[in-house]
Amino acid sequence: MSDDIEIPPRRPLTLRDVSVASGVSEMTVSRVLRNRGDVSEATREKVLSTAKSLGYVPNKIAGALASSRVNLVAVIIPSMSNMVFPEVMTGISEILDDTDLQPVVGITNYLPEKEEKVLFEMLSWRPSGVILAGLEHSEASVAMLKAAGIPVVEIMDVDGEPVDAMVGISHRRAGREMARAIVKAGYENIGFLGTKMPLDHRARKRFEGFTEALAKEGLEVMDQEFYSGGSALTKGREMTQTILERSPDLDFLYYSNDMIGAGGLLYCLDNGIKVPEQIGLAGFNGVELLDGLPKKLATMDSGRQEIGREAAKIIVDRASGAVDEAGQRVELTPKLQTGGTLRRWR
Amino acid sequence: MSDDIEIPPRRPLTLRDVSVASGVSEMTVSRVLRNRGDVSEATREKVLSTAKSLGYVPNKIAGALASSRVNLVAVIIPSMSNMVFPEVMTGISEILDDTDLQPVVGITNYLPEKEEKVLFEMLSWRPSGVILAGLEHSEASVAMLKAAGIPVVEIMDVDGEPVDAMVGISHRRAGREMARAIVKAGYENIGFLGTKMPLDHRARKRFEGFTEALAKEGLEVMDQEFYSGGSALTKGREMTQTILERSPDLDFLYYSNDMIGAGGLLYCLDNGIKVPEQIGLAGFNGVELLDGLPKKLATMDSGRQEIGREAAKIIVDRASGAVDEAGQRVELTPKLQTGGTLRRWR
DNA sequence: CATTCGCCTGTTACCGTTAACGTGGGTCGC
DNA sequence: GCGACCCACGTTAACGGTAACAGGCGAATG
Repeated sequence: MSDDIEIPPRRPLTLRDVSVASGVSEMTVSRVLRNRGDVSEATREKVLSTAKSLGYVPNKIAGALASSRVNLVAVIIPSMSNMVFPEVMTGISEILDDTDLQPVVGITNYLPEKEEKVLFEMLSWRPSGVILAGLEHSEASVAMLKAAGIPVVEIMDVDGEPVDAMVGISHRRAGREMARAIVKAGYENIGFLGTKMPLDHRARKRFEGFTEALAKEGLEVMDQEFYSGGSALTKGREMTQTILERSPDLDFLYYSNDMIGAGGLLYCLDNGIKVPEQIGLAGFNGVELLDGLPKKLATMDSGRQEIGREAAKIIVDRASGAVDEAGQRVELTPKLQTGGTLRRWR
Repeated sequence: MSDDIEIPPRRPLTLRDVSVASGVSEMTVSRVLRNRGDVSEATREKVLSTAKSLGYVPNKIAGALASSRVNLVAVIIPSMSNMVFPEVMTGISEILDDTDLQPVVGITNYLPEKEEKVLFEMLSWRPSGVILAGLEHSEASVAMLKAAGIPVVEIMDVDGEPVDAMVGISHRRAGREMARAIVKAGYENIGFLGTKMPLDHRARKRFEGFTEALAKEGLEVMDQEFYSGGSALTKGREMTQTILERSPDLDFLYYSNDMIGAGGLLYCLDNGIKVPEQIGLAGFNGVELLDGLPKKLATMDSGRQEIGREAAKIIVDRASGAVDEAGQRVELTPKLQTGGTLRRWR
């Protein structure tokens, strides 16, 4: 059947179409649609209504080229399945929603080469700013960021030197504080369970801070166990079983994230291991998702939404021209949540 | 200190800069960088090396305007915290990674007006295709989609009429099948727990299919409980407690998603309720995240990654021009997973 | 009443890249 | 030795908007 009534325009509509249909110049249409400059109420309404009835959708590509203004903020993160990053995104969106800026997400899978590729791709759209996770990037990535001439905010971590601005927590400090809390609670035989990823710099820094603080107390990590891939909850169970069978003396398990920690918690409960008396547990991140487990896991809130908000604010301020100087630094304080898996005192 | 050695170019580099630096025309540089047309090996290398040393990043905005080709695929989904959608994204990325297409995500928060806004925003970048969740959209949205003249794939659901192509499962059927499985297992006093969202059409359709199939067996839903917001695990616990206190006779609870189902499971286990003997439980989605709970929740796998993959394939085929016709329809079959919370036979 | 001013609208010149076509010089065939 | 042809590269004109400037016109001013 080729007798459709509406002939869908082969060529998408342009300003010209709207201008012809409403009897004014393209420039005036442009002004109306962007709410810029003076236009009489009469023509404004006329233009608006014809634009709407035509179903005109402006071409941002042309607009961006002409004005060299792009309302996009590149957000580059390692993964979307970690829950941490969706929460960061929430914080970012919260701030950007009140502006005309828009986040565009790129995923690196924790791979520096992928990061470089994604960054290149993003920068080629000439965004108004970049938010990216972590402080360690390939040389080429750093060069691109510097050359881009736009605000760059590195997030999550503050243990290092940023290209421009940074917002995050000190993971070394988070590790240290957790170690102190554990020691203070009287645990002595401490095991560590984490990801195998050598490229997870933040987990590494936490671990470094952790061992450092333990060392100050004359303690050290007695056993370790690593994993990669798979369902984190299941992995947590399995690793916990493995490490406890190998080192039955352990009285505390420090997990590099809450998901595997929760798996460990479930394992202990299933096997009649008393938490936190017999064995204490702690994770990292403070993901809300896990509220509702039989016991609340001790953890350290990394303030993900807050990080997202602060980073977005910096971009907004700089992109709007309200703030001129670069290199903002915001360090948030990770908050210890004792939960129910860390005993209060010995 | 203002004696930096490199003077960061105030104006970002253009093809012209590269062309001047390498002594060929802009056109030749363009050809080299896009691997298009004939260029001698010698000049190719020369151009490539100067482009690299200059740190040139092409301007896709100008490129897209000139070629009217944009390698972006708009993906519009309700939320990122539902786990379902990150998994769909994974499927999409898997396919697009092998092409030069790139996904760009927009979030609607289940709000039709927001969807309309996001869609408008996305279309103004003239993407090569659109993937969006659900079959119900505002009139204006549908109009925009039709007028855009690009492939559109509506995903998740097949109970309705798509604008163009669609990929998903029948939620009515999923509800019916779950109802039959429950009845077959001998449960009779069935409760339903779900979200309050009137705009979650897919949950609604599942519920409709569910009650319809129950009705055929002469049964009906005895009690219902709804929630909104908050940590799903916790909500699942609370709702389960509430509904069981109100209707102690219930012997089966059907949850509209796995997260609240898991909360319910944990509640039952904590309170010595025998699952699946005393009370049976089932959720929906089959999220891997929850493997590792004390018992595996009965659920129905909605094949999220598969949906993402199929949708992306349609876009790729159409955008590449390999396939010409529109209106593809792919219905996937939800797979029942009995888990450990649905007894096998009475 | 002429002048000035402000409001509204139009004109012109790009923005940085690519499509389409043009061209010089070398190779080949006869 | 000359036309045909191809390869490698250059030239020109868009692509669809916006910035910046240039009026026209009516009202206010002196």
